[in-house]
Amino acid sequence: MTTDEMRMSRSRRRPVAGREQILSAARAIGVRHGWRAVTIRSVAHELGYASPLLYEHFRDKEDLLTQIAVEAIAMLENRLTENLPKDGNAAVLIMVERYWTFMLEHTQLYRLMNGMDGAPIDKDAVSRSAQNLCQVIGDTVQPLAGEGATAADGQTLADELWALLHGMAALHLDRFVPFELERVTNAALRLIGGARLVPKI
Amino acid sequence: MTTDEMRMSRSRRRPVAGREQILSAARAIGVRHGWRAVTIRSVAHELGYASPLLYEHFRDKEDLLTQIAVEAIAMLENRLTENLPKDGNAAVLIMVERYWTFMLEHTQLYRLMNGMDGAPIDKDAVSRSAQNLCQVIGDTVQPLAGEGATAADGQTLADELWALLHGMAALHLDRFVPFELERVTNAALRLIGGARLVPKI
DNA sequence: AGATATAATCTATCGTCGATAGAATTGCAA
DNA sequence: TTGCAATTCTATCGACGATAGATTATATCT
Repeated sequence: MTTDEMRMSRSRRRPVAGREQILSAARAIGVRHGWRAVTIRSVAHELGYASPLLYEHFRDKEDLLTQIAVEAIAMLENRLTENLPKDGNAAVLIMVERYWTFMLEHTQLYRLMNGMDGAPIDKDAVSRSAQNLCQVIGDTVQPLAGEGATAADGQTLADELWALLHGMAALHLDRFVPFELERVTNAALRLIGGARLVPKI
Repeated sequence: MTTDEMRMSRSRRRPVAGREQILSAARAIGVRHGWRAVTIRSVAHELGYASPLLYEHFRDKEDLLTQIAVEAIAMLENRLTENLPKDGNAAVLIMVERYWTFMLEHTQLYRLMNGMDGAPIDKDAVSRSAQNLCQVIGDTVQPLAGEGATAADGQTLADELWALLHGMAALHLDRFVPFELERVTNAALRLIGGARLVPKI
């Protein structure tokens, strides 16, 4: 074999395995077949590599899945905040709707980032991202906390709104208690509106 | 034939000894070290048996864990309903407090029955038990739904209350957003009280 | 170009898991 | 006792996560 031939074959060699490819493959498998189906071997096989390759880019399986979860949270945060109107009332309504839609459209990602599957994830890392997300909700909800409300009050209300949204999502996904979007926004308004003890809408 | 019948009936009168032991051992390991630590082998070892014995009493690991989850739900249901006062307002407050206390005192069982761990469980079976539990909440909440409220209205409100409680519990356990009991009852009352303030669309 | 160092990837393997087959054991009945 | 059936075991399978060490490919330097 001549040198040129060797160079040709080498240059046609598949590209170097990258962290991003691995993440994409794992995410694709998880979204399609659930996170149980995401094994070191299945991801490597999807990419045409041997399994140990993944350990060049990720400490272990938990590291890989945690990265996917953190990116999903960032994605949700972007969805929630982009082009959000200034008006507090409208903003909250839109945010609730966007949260619910994200959950429906990215069910598996939602389950992963909320630890609703068996997938091993670093709860501390995910929690940091999630708290950051919650602060965004807090900023939006803040104006509705009342007249002399502090930032802490806004955050308090945001925590509870977040809890309600996640609770309804969890029941919707796990328990076959189907909630319509309208019921979700309705309940959210009731929870928030009750804070001022003033009827809303 | 007579022999077979006798043996059948005798074995039915004394069904396979050990099912209860297995459940207890598995539950004990799960409560102490998390459901990840509950393996067919660890349970069998705790009992001093060989692993395959467990398959005489349970179809598979999921069957075993599902049974524990269903019993946990029944336990919660008993806690919620025993000696509940007739007065609707007081009953709801007590129920919320009992729910929260159960979650704090039986964290691992709560996580298992809500699928918050990797533990493989039969979601359909658990869901049936959970819906039954939710109906109990519905009966209690019913009087608070309003003047001309139907049973469906009570159930609707119960679903949302349930969602709020579980959402706050999930955030409390997973996300390091600590909620005090007072905040939980407070939010619950706001959600329910708002039902009479916000007109339904 | 050839030699060499570094990076990239592979093969082989370990220990653990859930699960099953089939053998060994026990206990009761005729 | 003999024999059947319930009970429990040993041995094993395939899949998993993970690691060690060999192997190959690329870059660098003469």
